[in-house]
Amino acid sequence: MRHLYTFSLIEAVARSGSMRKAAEDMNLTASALNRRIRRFEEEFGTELFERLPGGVRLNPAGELLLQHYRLTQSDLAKVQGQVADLTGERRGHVRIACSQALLPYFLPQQIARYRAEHPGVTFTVNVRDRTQAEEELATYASDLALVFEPVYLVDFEVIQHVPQRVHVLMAADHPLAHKPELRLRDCLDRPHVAPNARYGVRHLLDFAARRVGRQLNPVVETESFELIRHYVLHEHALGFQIPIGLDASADSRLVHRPLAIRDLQPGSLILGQMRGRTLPVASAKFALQVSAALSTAEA
Amino acid sequence: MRHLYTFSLIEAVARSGSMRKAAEDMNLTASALNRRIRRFEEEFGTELFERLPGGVRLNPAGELLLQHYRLTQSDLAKVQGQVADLTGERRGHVRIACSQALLPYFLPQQIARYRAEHPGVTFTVNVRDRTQAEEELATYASDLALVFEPVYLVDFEVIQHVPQRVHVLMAADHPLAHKPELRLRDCLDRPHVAPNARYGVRHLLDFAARRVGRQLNPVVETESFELIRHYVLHEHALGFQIPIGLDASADSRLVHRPLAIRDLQPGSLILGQMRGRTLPVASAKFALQVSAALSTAEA
DNA sequence: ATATGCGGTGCAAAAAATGCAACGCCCTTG
DNA sequence: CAAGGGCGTTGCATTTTTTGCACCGCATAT
Repeated sequence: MRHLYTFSLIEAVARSGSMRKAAEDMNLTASALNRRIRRFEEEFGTELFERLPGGVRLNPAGELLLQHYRLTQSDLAKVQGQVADLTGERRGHVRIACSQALLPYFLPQQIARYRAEHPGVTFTVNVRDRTQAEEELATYASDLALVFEPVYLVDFEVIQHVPQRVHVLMAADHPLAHKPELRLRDCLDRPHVAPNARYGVRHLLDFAARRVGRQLNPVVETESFELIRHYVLHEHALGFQIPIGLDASADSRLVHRPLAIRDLQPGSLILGQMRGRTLPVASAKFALQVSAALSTAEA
Repeated sequence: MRHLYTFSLIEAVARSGSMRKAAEDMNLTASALNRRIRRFEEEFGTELFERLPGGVRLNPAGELLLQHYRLTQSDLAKVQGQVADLTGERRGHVRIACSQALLPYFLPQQIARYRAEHPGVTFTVNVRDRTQAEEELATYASDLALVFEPVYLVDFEVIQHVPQRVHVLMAADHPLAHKPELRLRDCLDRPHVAPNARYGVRHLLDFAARRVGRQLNPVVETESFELIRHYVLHEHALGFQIPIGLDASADSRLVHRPLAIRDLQPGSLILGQMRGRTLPVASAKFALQVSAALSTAEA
């Protein structure tokens, strides 16, 4: 939208910390960009940037204004969605921040199902840990967040939450594979692979281990759930994952078993949005579908 | 703000129902305005107006967009307030929709008191009945509403409410002036002056009268509370008003006595804002002050 | 029919935004 | 300590956008 062009320039400058860099990113001259911003500052009544040697940085007024821009942008998207809705086109774009566990099965399936009914709706899916996901919502960079064990709940409005037990992942021929559920101590005694501390699964595991005076000693620590899934096939190690990220039928060489509830309480997989925000139609409808799907997918 | 210029034009066209009239109002040519709007519609993807012979009218998409404009505008004002606040200027503008009863004493006093501390803050006060006041909030035309017995409470968030008994107003030498409180039947039996049905006081009176199988028969019905106050001095009639609109010391020829509670329950004087909205600093602070003042002004 | 009002368009003039080159500044680097 | 490179900023000519004016087609009112 043309009338927000100046704002987008301001955002670009804020992002790159330099007018010249931002100018290049936005395909115009530094001088043009500079003057747009100076003119806006004059009209607005305050400078938006601290000019330091070597670049610029947003000052508090600039931060505030950028926040306004994001609200405006998001509200405009909402209106466009509503308009498309009443023209019968049902266009729209849904932006989701989610945990890795949702990537292999759940989200692709949900998105495909939604798009089958509404081909005009497109999606952006970003992988964010539980801290970042909430920032995304607060800056209107995402409409929805689907995360496991979120950290701060300010500005975060829960749409739906489902308990998820932590499952242990192993090769089908692993010695523990025949047990219907596993004890935490069995896992800690054996080589295991774990996500790093930014992830909810790890957080729950650390907490549970500490409670029994033990601690995790992963042979491999990673931020990639995919790596975990594949690694356990090589070393006969144990991995950890929530069931929504697993599919029994996917790979017959891989099995997963829940951890005993008395060792580790189920965590919460939470679908949420920015508190108080009215979502664009497409996002709201998709949230409804996901919410329904989640409620029938407890584990 | 320049980047909202097109929106302001759209609003002007919507208001006047004609491009040519709007063009004149906004001091440009009909052609220029027309093209601005056509270009915006193209960029936005939908027409905003129904073109009828004899003029134009907003279509639903236009309504939606205008709503976005108002939100944007109001949020920008909020940001400007915050910025002014952190530059130490403490500027701002507060827009209030209120009942007539607040005009003579309460609001002037509150505004003066606030401005004594914050001379940079200016005010707009509009008199609106209880229905209109809520519309004002919904369209962001006002920040605060201070009304007696509001009708619909959707989109209306109550900040503070104080019970207000209905008082009877009469000349000091009126036969009933010596009683500490009056009965409704005494009033109905004598000539009385009342506000029309749009006002909360009248609504309460009608309700109370119907409950005892009677009805009001005002010798003068008016929308002006001021007229009522002055009229009772001339005919020895009875008027009705809530105490916040009265001041014992103001005019010694005038006295007021409460109606018996068993005849008429106190109504609610309510300070409210648009549900979910974050007010500009000045408005929020003023609301706080008014809220405190109200809570010590029950009757 | 004729006249009047409406929204919309072609075209030239006016206004605004842009690119280019250069300036002054500060920090880094030889 | 001087040179160099990066930064934001400014003057000026150029390009792009916006505006005003005259005019069109059209529907209603007279």
